[in-house]
Amino acid sequence: MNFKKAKQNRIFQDVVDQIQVAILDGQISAGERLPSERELCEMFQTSRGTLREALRILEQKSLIEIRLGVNGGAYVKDANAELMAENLAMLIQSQNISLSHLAEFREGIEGSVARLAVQRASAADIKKLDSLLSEADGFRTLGTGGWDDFVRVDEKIHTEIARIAGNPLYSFILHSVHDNIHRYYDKFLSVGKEEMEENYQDLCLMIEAIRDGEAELASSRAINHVKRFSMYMEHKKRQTAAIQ
Amino acid sequence: MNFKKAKQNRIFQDVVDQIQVAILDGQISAGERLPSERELCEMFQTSRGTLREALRILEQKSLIEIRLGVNGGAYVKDANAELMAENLAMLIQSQNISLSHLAEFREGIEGSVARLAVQRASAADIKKLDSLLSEADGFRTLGTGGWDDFVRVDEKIHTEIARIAGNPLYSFILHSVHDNIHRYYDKFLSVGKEEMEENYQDLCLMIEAIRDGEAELASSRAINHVKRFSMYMEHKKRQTAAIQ
DNA sequence: TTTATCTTAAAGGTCAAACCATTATAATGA
DNA sequence: TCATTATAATGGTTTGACCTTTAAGATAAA
Repeated sequence: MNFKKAKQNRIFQDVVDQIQVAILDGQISAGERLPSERELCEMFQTSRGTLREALRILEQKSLIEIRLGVNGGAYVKDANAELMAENLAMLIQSQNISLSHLAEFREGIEGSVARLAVQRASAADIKKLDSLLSEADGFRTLGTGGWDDFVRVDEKIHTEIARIAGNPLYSFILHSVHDNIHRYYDKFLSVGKEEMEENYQDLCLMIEAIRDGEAELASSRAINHVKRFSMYMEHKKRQTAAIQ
Repeated sequence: MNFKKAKQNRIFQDVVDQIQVAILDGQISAGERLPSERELCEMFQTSRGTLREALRILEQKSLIEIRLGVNGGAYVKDANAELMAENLAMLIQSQNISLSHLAEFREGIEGSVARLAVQRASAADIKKLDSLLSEADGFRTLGTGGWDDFVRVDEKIHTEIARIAGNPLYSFILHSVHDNIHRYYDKFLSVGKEEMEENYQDLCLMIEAIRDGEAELASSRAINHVKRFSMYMEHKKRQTAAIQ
């Protein structure tokens, strides 16, 4: 048994439940608009204040998005990934989770993802990775000025590998982790040509292992790649701390 | 740059932010109570309706818990794990993530956790695992009647290994995954003496590998253990589906 | 004295009716 | 035709009242 405390009757909670079911069941699709607050009040036979409390909860759950003005109102959302990232962020803040914990976690995830991607990569998938790789190559040759773009493609490659792995859970979690690393640690990151070169070599080796169907090799190379990235950040972080 | 859309001024959002900062910064500790709604209204110079919208958001974020009656009010919470589980649940529902996806993800996590646990297990940790193992042994000999208890200890062992791994992120995520597996798939689960026996052997092998410091072996044994568990569930699920 | 019941007041939950702020669309004018 | 202005729909906020729940103190009975 794993019962939860039976909650008191709160009208707004009932409203939340009804709307949430409608959304998750697909009775209302993403992009569609709920009736206006005044109309919903009539439908649920409740006051506007109560209804608005319900809307706040649904908004916080990222199930709806409120827009202002004419044609404004509650629009049903589709992407639930940002919610995950938001929660992870709060967890990190409140539990004092360090950069090294986050990086270590990322290593584990990316290692697993690479292993799965090897098992499931099609010829088209490999082709896509190659094209991203050559894109990265282009930015690499630009020197330090291409760093931002290089990082963007780097992340795209990781995202793509997660997609190839074929398990949406990994995609979501990885997205959240990336999002949080950027949110809190981007400020530390800005490295030289040499590091970018190393990074690029890592990517090549990783994709090569995927192409060759070497699951364990791909996994360990992915982990090394992430490790190197984390090392840069730790290094920069220490430098920054030393200056202050 | 990764700026987000500058939000319109919504008073309740500002209230949320202020209170959230106070909580996450530790200015208010878990268990403590915020002032009453009427008092907060005065402090923030806002109406009660607006303030309540803010409280709904904080409640949804699991940062506070509202109690009724005298001495009621907004109490600061500590556990942020349940929130993670809640979100994962919504993700699973809305994105139609299958049991096999969930199981596969769990394999990856538990595999990584086992590897880390090997690196960081102290003598005391091993002792704790042994004691849990013998507890499981006790329930195993009870036959089918001990199944529920056995599963409980089984999960405790996994949780303990995650703790030993020393990265709170893994603990939280794993907790969320377990929670969701139970929430949606417990109904399928009820197996015989033979399966319990196999499961117990898995646990023994896994902990033995941790004791011996064999990281890769521990990892693969953890994965096998989870795989077997998932197999039972898939099997039962198919049986259940066939009957209907 | 101890126990059971009743009363009270603090605090959240709900309602109703205004009014303000924002914005897409339609009407108007150069 | 294009720029400006007016309009109305819709969310955001306020005020003040009343209902419901609940801990704790007051009262009465054993």
